[in-house]
Amino acid sequence: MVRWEPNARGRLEEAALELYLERGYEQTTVAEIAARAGLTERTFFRHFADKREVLFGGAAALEDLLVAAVAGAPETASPMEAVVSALVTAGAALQERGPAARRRHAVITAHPELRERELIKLATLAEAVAGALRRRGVADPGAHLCAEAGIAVFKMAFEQWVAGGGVAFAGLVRDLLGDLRTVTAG
Amino acid sequence: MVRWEPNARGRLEEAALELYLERGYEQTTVAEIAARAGLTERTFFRHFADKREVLFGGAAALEDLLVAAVAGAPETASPMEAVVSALVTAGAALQERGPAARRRHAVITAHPELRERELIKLATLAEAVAGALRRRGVADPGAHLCAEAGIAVFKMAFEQWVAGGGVAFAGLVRDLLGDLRTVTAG
DNA sequence: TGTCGTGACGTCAGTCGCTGTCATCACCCT
DNA sequence: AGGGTGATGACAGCGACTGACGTCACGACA
Repeated sequence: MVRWEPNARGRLEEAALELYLERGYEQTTVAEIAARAGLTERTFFRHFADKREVLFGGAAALEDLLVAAVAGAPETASPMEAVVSALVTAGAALQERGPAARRRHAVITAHPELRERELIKLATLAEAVAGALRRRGVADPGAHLCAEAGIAVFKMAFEQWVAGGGVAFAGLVRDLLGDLRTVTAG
Repeated sequence: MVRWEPNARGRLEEAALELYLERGYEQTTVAEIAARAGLTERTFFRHFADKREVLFGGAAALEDLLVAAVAGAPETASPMEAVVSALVTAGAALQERGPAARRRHAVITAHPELRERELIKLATLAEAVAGALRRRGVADPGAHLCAEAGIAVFKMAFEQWVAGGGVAFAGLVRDLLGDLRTVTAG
């Protein structure tokens, strides 16, 4: 007999997402999440820093993916091309987890506290991408701006992808990038 | 005899900023802020939704300023030109409150919870600017992108302005906009 | 001038997010 | 067999935040 069921962290993530969808974020208690996962409140806080973080377990993996894609872009690629290739790669990973990503996004957009957390995750992502660009030799005001613009495009493409039906993520990214070019040139 | 000293809200803002600088954000209690302002904890929460919001009282005014500037830009101005003129206007207002803005920024950058709040305020700003652009007849993917890019430039210009000595805000905005053009074109 | 509503504040009690501390016990290594 | 390790439970406690209710200066209005 095992003393504890495996994958406590995953069970907590799943229980939290379910409860946030059922009753809303503020109406659900950490103790309730833990109970549904067969654990205690104290154990929840050993796995996640706070009540919000339980929804953002995949952020680190996404960051690694983006950074690796930027670093792995061909040397001849311009900074923006490197970032776009990273966004397309991330989009492909997203398409696989379609339903989960949509449910998660529905909860987050409904609660300002969770939107805050998502925004700081995106800012961290942008900072990581900027670092990857600097490692490609891009100078600093440009690297930062390029990363910031890329993440903005990513965010908008994601929202359009969630809203629309089965649109291809890569196409949204390229369209938005074209619009961005047009707008900044004016 | 007056029953209460006037400007309770302002006293709370001042006391909070002082204490956050003296002891750090997490180490100061809402009860301590209220006590320094000669009030009770309960009254603090009547003026501000939470412990962070006390630092962001000026956000609404900044939003009004930006929206008015975008709306007031000449009809011949391109969307990006309208946004830039708004940023320059906001920068001028910022230059006047120099020391206060720097102290406030020092506290915010030192604490992730406050950075979260600042990011959502900036996102709200971007949404308001996008709305103002739409009212000028700019179509929606472009309006949103333009506002998003403008706020990103604003954020970076503000950071450079805080770090550097007495640099002119408007110059920073224009330089960054040039870099953004270069980077997105690539 | 008396009265009455209103708004800003105080007081109190309570919930919940989050933390520190210590005990427990299956598992692994030797 | 014995000891170390890591994940968990149990418990106490702090502080952020809320709801309900009482208090009192101030202004409107008769």
